[in-house]
Amino acid sequence: MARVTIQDVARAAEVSPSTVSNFLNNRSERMVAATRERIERAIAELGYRPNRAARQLRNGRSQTMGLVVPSVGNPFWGAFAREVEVAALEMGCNVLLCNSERDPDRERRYVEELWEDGVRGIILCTSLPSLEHVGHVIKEGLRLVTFDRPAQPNDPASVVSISIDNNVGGQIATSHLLELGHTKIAFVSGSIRSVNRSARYRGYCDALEAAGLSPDDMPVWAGTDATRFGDVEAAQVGRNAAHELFREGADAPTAVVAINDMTALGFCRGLRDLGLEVGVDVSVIGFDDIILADLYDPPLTSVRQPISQMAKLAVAEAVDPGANGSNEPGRSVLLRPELVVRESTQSK
Amino acid sequence: MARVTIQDVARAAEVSPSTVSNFLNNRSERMVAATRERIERAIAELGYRPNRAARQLRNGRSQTMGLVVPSVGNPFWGAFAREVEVAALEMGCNVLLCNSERDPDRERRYVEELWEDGVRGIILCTSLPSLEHVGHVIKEGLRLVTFDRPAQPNDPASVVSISIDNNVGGQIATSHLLELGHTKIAFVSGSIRSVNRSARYRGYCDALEAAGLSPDDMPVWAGTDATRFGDVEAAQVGRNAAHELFREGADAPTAVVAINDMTALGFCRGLRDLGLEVGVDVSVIGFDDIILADLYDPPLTSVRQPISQMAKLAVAEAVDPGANGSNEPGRSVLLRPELVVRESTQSK
DNA sequence: CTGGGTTGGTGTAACGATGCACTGACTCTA
DNA sequence: TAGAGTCAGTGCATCGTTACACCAACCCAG
Repeated sequence: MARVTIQDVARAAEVSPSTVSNFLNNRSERMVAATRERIERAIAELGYRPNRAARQLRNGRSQTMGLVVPSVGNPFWGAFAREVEVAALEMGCNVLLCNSERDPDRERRYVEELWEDGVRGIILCTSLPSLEHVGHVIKEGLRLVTFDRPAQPNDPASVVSISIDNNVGGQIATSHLLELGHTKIAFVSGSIRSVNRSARYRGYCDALEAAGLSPDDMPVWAGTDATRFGDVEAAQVGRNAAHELFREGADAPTAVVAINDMTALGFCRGLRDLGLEVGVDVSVIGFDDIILADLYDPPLTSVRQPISQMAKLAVAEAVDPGANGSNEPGRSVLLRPELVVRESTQSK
Repeated sequence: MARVTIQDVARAAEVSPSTVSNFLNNRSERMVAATRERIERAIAELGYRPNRAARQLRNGRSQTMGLVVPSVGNPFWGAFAREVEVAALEMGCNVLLCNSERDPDRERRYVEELWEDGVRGIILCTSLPSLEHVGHVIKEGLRLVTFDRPAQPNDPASVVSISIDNNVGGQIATSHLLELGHTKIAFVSGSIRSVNRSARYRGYCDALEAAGLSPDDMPVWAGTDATRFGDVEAAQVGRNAAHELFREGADAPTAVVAINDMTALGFCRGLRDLGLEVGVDVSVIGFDDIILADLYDPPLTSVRQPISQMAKLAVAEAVDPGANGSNEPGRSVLLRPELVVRESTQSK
């Protein structure tokens, strides 16, 4: 390897290592221009790059942040991870990516490992109602940002949450279907009890009630506990749901709100299995507006999350809290989702 | 933070730090059982975890490996990244994930950074014909594994390549369409000159010629250099291609081989824009067999890559070369792709 | 009962960067 | 010109772990 160290630079520039270190750490006001130039030249000539391990050992923290998503195999999380990387790069930070598969134990292990690895902060994409599984790490000083999970009453005070307003999202989706004349609207999700699932469901109920309909009359499909599907298999949830809701003799809906686009696409696939036509026979709306929503046949109506903006916010909080202007901790940012109407929803 | 160090453990176990270190590094044969147990107990009681930065500073390398993909926003790469993580975890390794967006300069910067970060090895998903942009790092000792890019004549000797046989893949896809009776078969890809694009195209030509047809008579769409699309926008390439190939007066094909599934799905979308029906009016086949291929309407015929197996192989080479039995470097592994027939391809 | 070998450890100097406390040389001001 | 103050830069201990070189105690053959 023959690493170039700060000592080599110091020797080449005829100064002490301390001075080079001062230069590297933006304390160059404390030296004359000529010295600064000598150091700059030496660094360039030798191709010096600071050793991160040494820096981290000294400083305690590294220039890396952690990102824990359910699974990058799911296009929504893949797209989000990409946005996070872009934002982190702008702040001079690397991203360590982990897939939790929504397993609380894996979430905990990853968060612990990342913390021990000396990351600056962690964006945790979880939907667990409680954060107690990572509570001890937060107590030790970890900057945790939750994404896709609004703040909950029992959260540790320092946690920042970035999320869309899922309640509003649920309402937007449902209202759209109501406006198209649907009155039998199903709600389809996986079996995992998640914060945002609850909120979207509540929004769905609110919209129905506002229209004078009772949620109790609606078919709600929430998978079975026996078979837990991960995010990659979200589509399978939707497909199964379609088969169930439209089996013979069932009280079939004319429209469906799916918990996310993958589930929605799976539901569409399920409808097709049964010879039903999406949009014509049954309207389907999803969440997230993944890239495939627009590609699908028919293109899928969806509730869009502004992931680029959310990623920027989340990264800023994770690596440098307070950079957003306000530096009170424990903030919960709820962004407004946006309805994107395509052809999978049509008037009844 | 109040870190527990190896010194604390040593004190608690009434041994020297060296002995604890020996224990931690599997040199426990050199100590009596009672000592071993005291150390084990002390570690457990204090909740000691070794400091990675210090270890890395001492040893030079860390327990992390790098993965550079074009973009996790593309479902194929997302799925692959997930498989890599699973495989790495089994080997006790973390994964540092980067998106190159197929930009050679970003590839180089990431590889350099990862190397300086002390990763054990890197899986680089590139399709550039030459590896000279990262050649200097390889010379310094980096273990590089390329994925989705078979070995090229000028590659440094130590590089290992894991890939499917794209030539065979191109043949399989094309033969399938020929068997269905198609004789006007287009080839659609982006404009990026890549190794596997060439190989797939060659396979396509080979299959046509074997059937007595001339590739010169076929419409080949390779985007325009003016607009370079990344992997996320692969779908846009396909959509544009459909619009072009089926514009009025064009010599339209009855079947299409697309360079990958995202492009294929985009192509399907383009056909739909034009009022054409996938499978019925035009048969479409893609590559990769991403999860959405099966979900699409109609389900997409595709050439599957065994990504799970490939990920395992690649990780093994990156973190512990020679673990696969053979320890000669510079190997090129070509796996056989598999045709998955669905409804997007039908007889003419 | 000496001398060589084995067993079960320990002391210590790194790895590379950092930042506090310090100094020597100047420059003012009174 | 003494004394204080600034400027530009340096020395050194430190972060936690590792591995080499070393050592003390014991055993046994000759």
